[in-house]
Amino acid sequence: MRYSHQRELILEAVKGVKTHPTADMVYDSLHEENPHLSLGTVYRNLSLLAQNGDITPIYTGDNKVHYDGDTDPHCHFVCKGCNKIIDIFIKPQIPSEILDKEEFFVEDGKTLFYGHCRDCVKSSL
Amino acid sequence: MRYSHQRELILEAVKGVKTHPTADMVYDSLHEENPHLSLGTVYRNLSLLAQNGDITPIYTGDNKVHYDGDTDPHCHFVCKGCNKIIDIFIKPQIPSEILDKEEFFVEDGKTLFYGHCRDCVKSSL
DNA sequence: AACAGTAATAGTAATCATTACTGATTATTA
DNA sequence: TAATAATCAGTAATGATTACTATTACTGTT
Repeated sequence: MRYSHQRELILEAVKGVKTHPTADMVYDSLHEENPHLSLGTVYRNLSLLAQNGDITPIYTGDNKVHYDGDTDPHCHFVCKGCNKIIDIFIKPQIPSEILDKEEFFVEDGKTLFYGHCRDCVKSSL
Repeated sequence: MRYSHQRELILEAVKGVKTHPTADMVYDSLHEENPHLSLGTVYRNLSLLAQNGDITPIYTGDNKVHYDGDTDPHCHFVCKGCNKIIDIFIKPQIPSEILDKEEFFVEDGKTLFYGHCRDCVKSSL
């Protein structure tokens, strides 16, 4: 994977923010200053960067892929009200008894906690 | 939510199987015996059943929603090669220190482990 | 500095899972 | 059993993502 200005922009847009943006959000944040940047380029590069281990994809169930610029293994909280994602800096544990199974070989884990954030908990009842 | 024959069929199709099917897979498994069953009905009912707590949605990142008929909290293994999902009957732990946070209130958790299944581990190297 | 080779891009069209809509049907309940 | 509201089949629409194509930009070599 060789250097490209667009890839650099996209990587920095994800790393420079704590909001776990989607492709669409990255595109919106960059498009004004970079009018020629294409949405397809954003999608392709987010995918490549994730494959490369530079960013981490998060699948919350809101039908959009979010990305985390912090690749240090940690959990996330997902608000069922507003779909906001909040970092929880606890390393996901992989139980040792499943590491040496015969049916499958575990490489990493993702843990999501669901609930309501402070702003949404009122309106949810 | 009142009784409907189609909903019953769909619920049994998910509960009677260990494969964590998608809407499409449920539709395929039922359509031959029930030619008038509509794909939209399958989507709507899977969504309603999940909302009702009768089945559990799983978001692996393959861009399709899978469903688990076993609603007892447990983890899943996802094969990066063939996208197969395997049950791991360990209850996901919610660390007590995040239960009484002020920013958010945790209600449940989902844990996925990623890796390669026995059949795919050979071809992945 | 021009060259060749190849990866990356912009712009747009296509795909695929899911949702919305509509008029007909069916379960509930009075 | 008739009124009612939920549910359905069938189909059109949506929205996120991917694929395609002609062009442009790196990078290592003379």
